[in-house]
Amino acid sequence: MTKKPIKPAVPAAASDMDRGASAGAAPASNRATRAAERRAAIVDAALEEFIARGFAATRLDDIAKRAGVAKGTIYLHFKDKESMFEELVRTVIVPVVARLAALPPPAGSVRDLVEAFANNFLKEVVGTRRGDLVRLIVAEGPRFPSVADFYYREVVSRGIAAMRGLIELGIARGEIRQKDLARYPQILVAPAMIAVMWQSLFSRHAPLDAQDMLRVHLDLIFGERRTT
Amino acid sequence: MTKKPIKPAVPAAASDMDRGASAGAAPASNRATRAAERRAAIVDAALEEFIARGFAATRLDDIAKRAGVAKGTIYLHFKDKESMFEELVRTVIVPVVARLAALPPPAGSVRDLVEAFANNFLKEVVGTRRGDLVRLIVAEGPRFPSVADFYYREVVSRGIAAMRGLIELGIARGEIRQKDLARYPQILVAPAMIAVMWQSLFSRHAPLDAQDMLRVHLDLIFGERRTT
DNA sequence: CATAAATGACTGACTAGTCAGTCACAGTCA
DNA sequence: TGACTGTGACTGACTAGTCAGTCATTTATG
Repeated sequence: MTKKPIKPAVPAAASDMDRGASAGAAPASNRATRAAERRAAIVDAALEEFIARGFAATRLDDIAKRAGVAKGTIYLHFKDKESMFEELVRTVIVPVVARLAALPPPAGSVRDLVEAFANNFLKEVVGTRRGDLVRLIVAEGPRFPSVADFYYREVVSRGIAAMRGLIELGIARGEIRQKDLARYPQILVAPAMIAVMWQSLFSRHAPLDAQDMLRVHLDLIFGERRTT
Repeated sequence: MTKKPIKPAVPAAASDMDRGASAGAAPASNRATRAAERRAAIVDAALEEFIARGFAATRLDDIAKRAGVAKGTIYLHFKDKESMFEELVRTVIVPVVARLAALPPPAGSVRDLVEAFANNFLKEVVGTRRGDLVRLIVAEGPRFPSVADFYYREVVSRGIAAMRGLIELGIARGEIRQKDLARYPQILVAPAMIAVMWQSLFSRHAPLDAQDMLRVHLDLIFGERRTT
């Protein structure tokens, strides 16, 4: 989670202080670079704190301390705690979605495609900070409709659509028997979500081999795999 | 705002949860009874507030107001906010588990059993206050290890064990082909959990027919059902 | 009437958000 | 090149407000 935006990121950001500057004219300006680094540090720190404590219980002072920044600095980058949380979610999710959306290499069987997807998800999300972010969204979603909306629009609806496409392809190719599955791609994804939650909540009680579980689930959908 | 609450102004509120006692008829003269009613009112109110706002953002004043009680009264029943939350979860979950644990009438096919279970879950949990409670536990679990522990011990591990038993029976009877499924009963339950989350988070974006989805999922596990 | 239950004003700890002041740095000039 | 200066990023002490928990007082009960 340590990335360095080369340019003064300041993405959408909707509103808040826009400060005449912007206009990325100044090339390689030491000043702008430092500002971007600071912003990134704040985002990282905030993510960590929000995941650990939830929105309401997180103190801006702690975020500032963790980011190695004074509290006032946070307000140079974000309007207030709420919009910081909202922007944070966007900032973290957008690149992940972008990466996933740019993946699908249309080769091999549908099962292989789905399996590749699952493995990717396993490695990139389950048991990582990003998995905790999903739990955070589930937790705070009802109190942050804009976050829930964003997440639905950018992640859920797209993911569902993509999975539906894959399922329909699988049906067409005869890899999947159960035709109704295309109506509920959620079923395909459900165990992966459970794995995410399980890791945050119960892994210390009963560790879960998510990879193996997903394999079993895919066997269920595609039929048992012949011995490799 | 200067009134004398001679009676519990907001008595039952919306409690359809458990605790069948107190139908709101008898004025309850017995001292112990009234105390119990108060406690129940506080529990109901607290549940409502915690679900709506999360632990940290919930104000004791609001709980008191909703319960038709002064704030001090809360402290006659609970040590502090934290232990109130913990006890609350226990209080609400225990009777549900008890009821479910006392159900299984071992008759009919395994599929019928599971289906009965699913329908029960659908009616009693998905889209109800109890479903929101599950989301609340997912949300606050990491910050309340004792709650997560309790939930794992009383609900998750038992549920998993029960499902595993059912799956093994299904395998033995030839209703279920996929033998590995017994290793991951989570897969059987996953869509139901997804349904719970979906209702809280996305139902206004895209309503989900949970019943139909679960049917499709069971078809996947048991094979398509012959037309009834 | 004695005692238990209930109340709600109050306190003290805590925190989101502010803003006057500091100072590092880019730009300018000699 | 080195000294000078205006800018604005950054700071952190401070304000105003919030809320968990207390307790002296009032009310109900047996």
